Amino acid sequence: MSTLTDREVNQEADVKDQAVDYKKPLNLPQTAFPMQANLAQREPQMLARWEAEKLYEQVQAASRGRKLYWFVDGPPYANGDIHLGHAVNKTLKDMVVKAARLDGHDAAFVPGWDCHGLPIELQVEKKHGKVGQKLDAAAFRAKCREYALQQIDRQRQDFKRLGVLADWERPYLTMQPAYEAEQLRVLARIVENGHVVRGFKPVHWCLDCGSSLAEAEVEYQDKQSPAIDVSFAAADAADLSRRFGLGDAVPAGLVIWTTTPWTLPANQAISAHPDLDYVLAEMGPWGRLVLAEGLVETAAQRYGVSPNILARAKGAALEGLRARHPFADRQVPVILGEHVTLDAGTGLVHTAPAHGVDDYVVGKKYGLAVDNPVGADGKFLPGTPLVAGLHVRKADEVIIEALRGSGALVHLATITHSYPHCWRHKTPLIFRATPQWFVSMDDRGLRSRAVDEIGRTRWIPGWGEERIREMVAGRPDWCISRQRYWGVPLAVFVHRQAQTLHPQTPALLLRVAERVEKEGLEAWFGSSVGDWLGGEAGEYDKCPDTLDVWFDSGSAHQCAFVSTNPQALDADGLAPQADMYLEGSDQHRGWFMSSLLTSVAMRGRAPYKAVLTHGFTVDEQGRKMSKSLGNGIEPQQISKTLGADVLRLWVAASDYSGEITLSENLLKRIADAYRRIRNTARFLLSNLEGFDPARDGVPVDQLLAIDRWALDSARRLQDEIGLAYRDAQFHLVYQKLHNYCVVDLGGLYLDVLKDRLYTMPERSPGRRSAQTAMFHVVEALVRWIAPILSFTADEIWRLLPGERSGTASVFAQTWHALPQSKSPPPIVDAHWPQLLAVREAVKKVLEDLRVREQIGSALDAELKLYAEGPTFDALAAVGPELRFWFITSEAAVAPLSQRPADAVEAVLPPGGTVWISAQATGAGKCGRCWHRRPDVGLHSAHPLLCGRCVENISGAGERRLYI
RNA sequence: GCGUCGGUAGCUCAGUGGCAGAGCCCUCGGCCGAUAACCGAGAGGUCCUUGGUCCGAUUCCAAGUCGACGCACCA
Repeated sequence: MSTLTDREVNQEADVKDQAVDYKKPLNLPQTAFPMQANLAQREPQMLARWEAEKLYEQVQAASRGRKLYWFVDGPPYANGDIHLGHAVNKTLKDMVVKAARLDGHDAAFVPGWDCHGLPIELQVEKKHGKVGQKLDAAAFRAKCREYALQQIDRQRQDFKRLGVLADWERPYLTMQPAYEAEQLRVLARIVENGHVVRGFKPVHWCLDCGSSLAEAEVEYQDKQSPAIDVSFAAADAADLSRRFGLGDAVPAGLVIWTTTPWTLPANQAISAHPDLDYVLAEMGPWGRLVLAEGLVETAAQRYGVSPNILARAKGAALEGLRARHPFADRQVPVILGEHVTLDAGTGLVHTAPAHGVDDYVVGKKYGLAVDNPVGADGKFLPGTPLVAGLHVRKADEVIIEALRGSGALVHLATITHSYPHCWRHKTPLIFRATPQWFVSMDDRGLRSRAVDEIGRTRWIPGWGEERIREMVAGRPDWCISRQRYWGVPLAVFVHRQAQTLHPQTPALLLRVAERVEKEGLEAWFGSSVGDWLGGEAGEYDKCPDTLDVWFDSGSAHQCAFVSTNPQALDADGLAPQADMYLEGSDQHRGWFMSSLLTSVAMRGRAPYKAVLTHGFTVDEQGRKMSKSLGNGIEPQQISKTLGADVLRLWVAASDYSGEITLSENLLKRIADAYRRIRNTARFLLSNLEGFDPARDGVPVDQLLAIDRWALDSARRLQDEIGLAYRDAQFHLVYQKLHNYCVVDLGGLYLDVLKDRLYTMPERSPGRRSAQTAMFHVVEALVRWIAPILSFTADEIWRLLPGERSGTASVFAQTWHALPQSKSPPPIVDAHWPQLLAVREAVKKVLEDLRVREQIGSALDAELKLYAEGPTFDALAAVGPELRFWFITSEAAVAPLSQRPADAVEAVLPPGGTVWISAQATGAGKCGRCWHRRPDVGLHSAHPLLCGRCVENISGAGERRLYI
């Protein structure tokens, strides 16, 4: 027989002890808080409860009187179910608002919906037909309203399910009469401030919408277009030659290049750059052509000829030269413009003021006609040469053929370039000059004022500032009129002859607002000019347009506040500046800009103090989530399986400043992290069963050293978490929180605490000390997680011990005041880094013993530590309680001089060195606390217990000071 | 084409002009009084690439590259 190893001996002893049940007198954890979260099932129940107890109202009532935090919810468009992007956005907002409450603010969350506009019209058209077919405009609008309401209900359900705590029963809707009316009042202020002007200029026009589009509704996509070089014959060959310094008068053509042949009917001029050099060149079969010198070579290559340059002239010298339009019966002048470049083409630019902004601008300078031959239906007007009655999309072909026939077509190619498209229809837009109403960027200094305000706003991340500043600096006037039905009317009267606004427009708008607020939009649409203007009616027309929907949502800073908080307006009837706007980064040119412009135009100030943006969701390969790729993960699906809290934790854990990655894999990881946090809370709760903080709480000065240390580190963490929340850096909150649960609590504090909690008498100061600290930790922790893990926080909150008012929700709380002692700690703060470092070193040595099968549990081991200096001092300070720190059965420290040769040396990161001697102990195992102690068996009444347990069971109880 | 931001372990993210960090994941082990839990150990990195400044660069600078986004082009 071989001798038994220490371990085998120990195991035999274990078997004997199992005969007696020592669990009873132990204080084992107990709680109603389940380990299994079952979020998918339980969250809906909790939601029902929140709704029944009117949680939002409760929280707001509890916050009343605190400093106001005014958050403006960017309204999602009321069409379609919410997708992951919506979920991320709304959840981030919820976290911001909840965190603001923790900081002691009265933070309202009034959700909003954007209800007017084309997409809803299109849906209704699909179902009920176009206006004028089966139903009139008023009935059409009623259907739109109905449709929007249905969509809102669906979206609202999904948002609620995410645990977003908001005033869901009283949202702001841009189609509420109160909102619509206030929007008209906003318009009145903007008109009053002189920003609204009429213009007849090219705007983005969608042939499918039959309407102008805002900048934000335009997206650029690649498109194939015919690229043609067209020769315009010089009307006076002698004049041309003279300008090039030549004597003869040979026919010549001026070559332009364009990718939109259909705009040629509107051609009014050829633009040249005044400072560029132009040449008159012999170009093979094409004869003499004029084009920019810098492009002669590439053009000649394109035409397959070798050029023979005859003469040169500056662009400026060509001004006023006349050329014959290739198919219309008119001559057009050469004009000068800075917009001409050598990037492509010929350096001579076909100029159609009705179809291009540059063209319009330069044309204005030369007094060219803004002659728009394209009707609202996309067909050329009668009388247009060559293409009258033809649709724009079919015109290219006809025109090219005609050019070819007349010999004006020098070259034809197909190019792929990026081209503006309608973001709804995904079809190519055209530029079309129509009479429209604009918010002028410069007439009254709106642009410069807006740029100033950008500088006064906090942009998170910071690069957003540069982005929006450039956009505002470069954007054209804002076209606010739309030729649609479903929208807030541009409720103004226009003078028939002068085409100017009625001089009383602001006052009239207020009157319209009054009526709209009471009777709805039909009060305007159903009215006649005479109803408003009486005797003047004959001189004015009612503007039939609606307002750009971006004007609707852009007015939310005022309208949302008014429709929910009318009593809190200032003396001028103005809403306070919002503390934050929070949307996806695409809104720089969308809502952030439209809000800025309306706010500055009406009151000279930005609508927000801070603007936070987040990126878009992508899959594991970094591809944008989209329906067409089929790589999307629906938030509804996640709620139904893993639970909304897991989704929320994912949102929190992601650094949203860039793209936000989601995959099944990732969710699994997050679910693991969730469980870890949940179990940590569970352990805390389960050891607080029966603990009444008022009765059992230990004053902070009397807490054991490690408990005071635990409170100190919790406070440090709380400071960090508070900072991270204030910066909306939720991913840092998550990391710190998770790390804390894993490392500080699970890996150290709670592990060490078990002995004291389980084995000391239930009401002993030592156990109560631990519970006091744990109580404060969980009180703090439940608040830390509340903005993120809202369901779980509420669940914990309801199980926390101690008296708390039955109505006060965790969401109405501010940070927990972690008690701080004024008396010096039992172990000086400087000792902890040493103790922690030694503990790490000891773990490695114990693992070594474990691998060699000397021990299993750390309680099978005994330690002897050798050190000097601060390391020795730290260890000696804990003295006889060291074994509880290391969770070994015995641990002692001795001066370095006594160190045996076989002790393991460990250099400590904070400085100092410790030598560790560890071995399996031969002592018997106490049946109760499982420590192996030489005094097990010495007590006749309790032969299986160690002295400490005997003391704890039948004596006064052991005393602990440190661990 | 221009601009902005970013590239650190398989993943999510910290961090720093001076030996590269955490957690998760993974592997191995322990415990069996947090048990569909808990504890420990280990493996895992050219800190995107190339130059430059510096005693020393993952960090600062420049160029490049990849990715995201924005702007422009769109005549």
